[in-house]
Amino acid sequence: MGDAHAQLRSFVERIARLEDEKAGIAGDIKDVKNEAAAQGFDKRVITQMVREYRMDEHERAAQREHEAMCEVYRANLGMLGGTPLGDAARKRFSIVPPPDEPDEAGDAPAEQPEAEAPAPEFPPEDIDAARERGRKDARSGRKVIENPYISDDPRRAAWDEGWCAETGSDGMDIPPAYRRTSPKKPKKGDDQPAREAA
Amino acid sequence: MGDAHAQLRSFVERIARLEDEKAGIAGDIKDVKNEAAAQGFDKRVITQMVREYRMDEHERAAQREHEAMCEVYRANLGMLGGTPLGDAARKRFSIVPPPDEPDEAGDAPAEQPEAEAPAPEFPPEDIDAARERGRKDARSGRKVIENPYISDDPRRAAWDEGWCAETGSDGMDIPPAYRRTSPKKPKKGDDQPAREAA
Amino acid sequence: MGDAHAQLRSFVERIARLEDEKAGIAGDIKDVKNEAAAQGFDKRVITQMVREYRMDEHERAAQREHEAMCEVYRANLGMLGGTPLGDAARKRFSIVPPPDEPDEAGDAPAEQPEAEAPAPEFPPEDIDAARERGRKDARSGRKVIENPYISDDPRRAAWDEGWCAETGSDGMDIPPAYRRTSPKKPKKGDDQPAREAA
Amino acid sequence: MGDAHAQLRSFVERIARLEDEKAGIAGDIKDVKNEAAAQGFDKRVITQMVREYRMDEHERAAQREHEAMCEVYRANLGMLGGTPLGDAARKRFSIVPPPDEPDEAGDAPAEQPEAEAPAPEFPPEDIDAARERGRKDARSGRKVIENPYISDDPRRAAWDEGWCAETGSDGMDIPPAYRRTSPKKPKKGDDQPAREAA
DNA sequence: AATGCTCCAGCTGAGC
DNA sequence: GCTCAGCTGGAGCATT
Repeated sequence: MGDAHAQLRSFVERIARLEDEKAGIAGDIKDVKNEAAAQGFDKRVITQMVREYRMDEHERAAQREHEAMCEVYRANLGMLGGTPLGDAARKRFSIVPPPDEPDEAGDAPAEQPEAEAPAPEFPPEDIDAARERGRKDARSGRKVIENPYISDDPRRAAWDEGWCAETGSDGMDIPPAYRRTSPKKPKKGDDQPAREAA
Repeated sequence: MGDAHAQLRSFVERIARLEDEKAGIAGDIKDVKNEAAAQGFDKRVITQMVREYRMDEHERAAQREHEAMCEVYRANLGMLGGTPLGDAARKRFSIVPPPDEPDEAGDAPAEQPEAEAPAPEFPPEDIDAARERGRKDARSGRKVIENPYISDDPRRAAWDEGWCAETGSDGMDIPPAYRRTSPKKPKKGDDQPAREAA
Repeated sequence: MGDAHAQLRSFVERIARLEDEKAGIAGDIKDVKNEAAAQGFDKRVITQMVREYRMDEHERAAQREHEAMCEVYRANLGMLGGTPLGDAARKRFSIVPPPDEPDEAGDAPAEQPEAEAPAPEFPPEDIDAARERGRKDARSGRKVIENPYISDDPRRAAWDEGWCAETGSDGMDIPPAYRRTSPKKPKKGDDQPAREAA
Repeated sequence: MGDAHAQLRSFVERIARLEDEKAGIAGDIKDVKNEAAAQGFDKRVITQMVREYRMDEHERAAQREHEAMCEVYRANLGMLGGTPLGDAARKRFSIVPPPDEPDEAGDAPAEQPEAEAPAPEFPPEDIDAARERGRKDARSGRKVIENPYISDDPRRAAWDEGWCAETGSDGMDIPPAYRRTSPKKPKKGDDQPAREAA
């Protein structure tokens, strides 16, 4: 201290040095992504995976909730587009609208899901068994579309996990389903007017 | 032409005027979003809905594919987190790895889904019937978690659509499931060092 | 109210409509910029001019101050690069270092610039006369580099203004000095390692 | 290779690791900036200095040219705001509009500056002498506004450089001119309508 | 012409 | 309640 000049210079040089390092790492990241793309992976999906991989528990939960809300909204807007609702969205829909209104809940008090109830109908050992069965089924050549559990059954997800874990570890040497199929963009022509609001 | 000075001024003023208009509309958008938030809707989800609403067919398809690829990658990374695979991801997994290699595919020629086959097992009239049944079930008080169709059955999505269309049009006056439940963030404290990579 | 479904749809459609308008105006802006670029103007500079044009008085003042501070810092870092300091930076440098020195600096009352003093040594009529002289000199063919006033003389800026106003309004039909001279970028080759910090 | 699963996981983990490092460095940068701000420096100006510090020669030249063009445009739009033109802008204005048109240039062929001529009227030793004189003058207490050279004289910039280098190295312990003076923002009230374009 | 990168501004969330 | 900084999304720009 005592010399503002030297301080200023020091700050600028320290930051410049750090920025150089940051730029170097950014370049490395870009290189790795390009390498992955050269192997046939989708760069954009990789980026998304990294984002999710680095999320902590809270962020992950918030993300899940956000997606569930998107599905709910989408459903109410008629924008489902052939996709069935996910479990989380179903749960949200099942929330009793006003929990303080007794006049309508009287006829079915027992089956009100109360926001969290309906999911865990199976003990963990059943879940684990389903996961293990997924692995075994994968080894025996069963296809992923042949998941034996019906939707909304938590064992369905576990079977999927097991199946994927098993097939992933085999010697599948080139990713067939990892590539984008439609890299085309239809050249959004100028047939439509520049401003439809005119 | 002939007067660069006047031209320049004209260009700048025209653009400034347009920028003013744009800023005004941006303000209007913000106002509407705030209004929606005041009604209990989630601003971020609304934004997402608008984005999807404005997508054209190609963008929508690309988006669906992107999400399916995300699920595939997530599955292979063990990051499914209890969510079962969606239909699109299942289809992707079912693609035969090398469709041009006859020496290995010979043992199972009939059941190769060839990338697009397995989905439309039901004629459109069945789909429509499922949608109508969803509406009827909704009217009769059936809950959304009681969808009678199993997963991967396209009628399941249709039933969901019908159910949502019906319940949406009723007099549900306050959105219970539209709100975010956990607006908290646990204040990621400074107990961890600034750089764990050091 | 009473129908959350309809409300939601209304919000989304209103916002989508506004977004369409906004996108249309953004397209118009782009068109105008391209038109200007086709006339030989620099798109980036045009954008900057529009930004400044739309600034209100406060923003403009803040911007001027920011630039003056940049010059001061630059000077102290030896990064002037052959450019002399601007007036605002000179003023900043002239601020008396410790303003807490005993009761109002009685020992040197006349020459303390006190942050704002030194500029207006000339009455407004002189400034206007200089501006008018700039116009006249421009008409008589004098070049802009032949400004008769020395630096830091406020009449210098006024003469410049007059000169530019005059030459701008003549029939100069093509902008010669408006174009960028070096659109090249030397393709920062990969001779340097990816990370010099390694 | 041969195991797409392992490859994918490797890519994601490598990138996640690099992103962690990058985030750590970004945090460090933020810390240093906060430290500088706590010392009284302006964070935004520091950032700008770092940007310029890290520029290579080409970028620096492009930046200078951009600013000169901004001044030219500003002058032609009457947006000079009391600031005299800088040297680079003067040079640009002096470019002969069309050098291949002989009908108008015939009367004054000798004084055409040909875009680069007028600046270096002084040999380097004079420049150095001016710089040294700036240092000496600074030591003798001369103020920065008392630069003895007139504008557009390259020695003026050199004197400034010398003065700044000298004053910067003295024991000036607290920066008086480094701080922003007007951190206020006048709360752009809603007295004006949301859209003046209506 | 299409793609990817870089920059900027607007929005969101925290902090006083 | 307001200010501010971080950040994500979009637009411009350069390249192949």
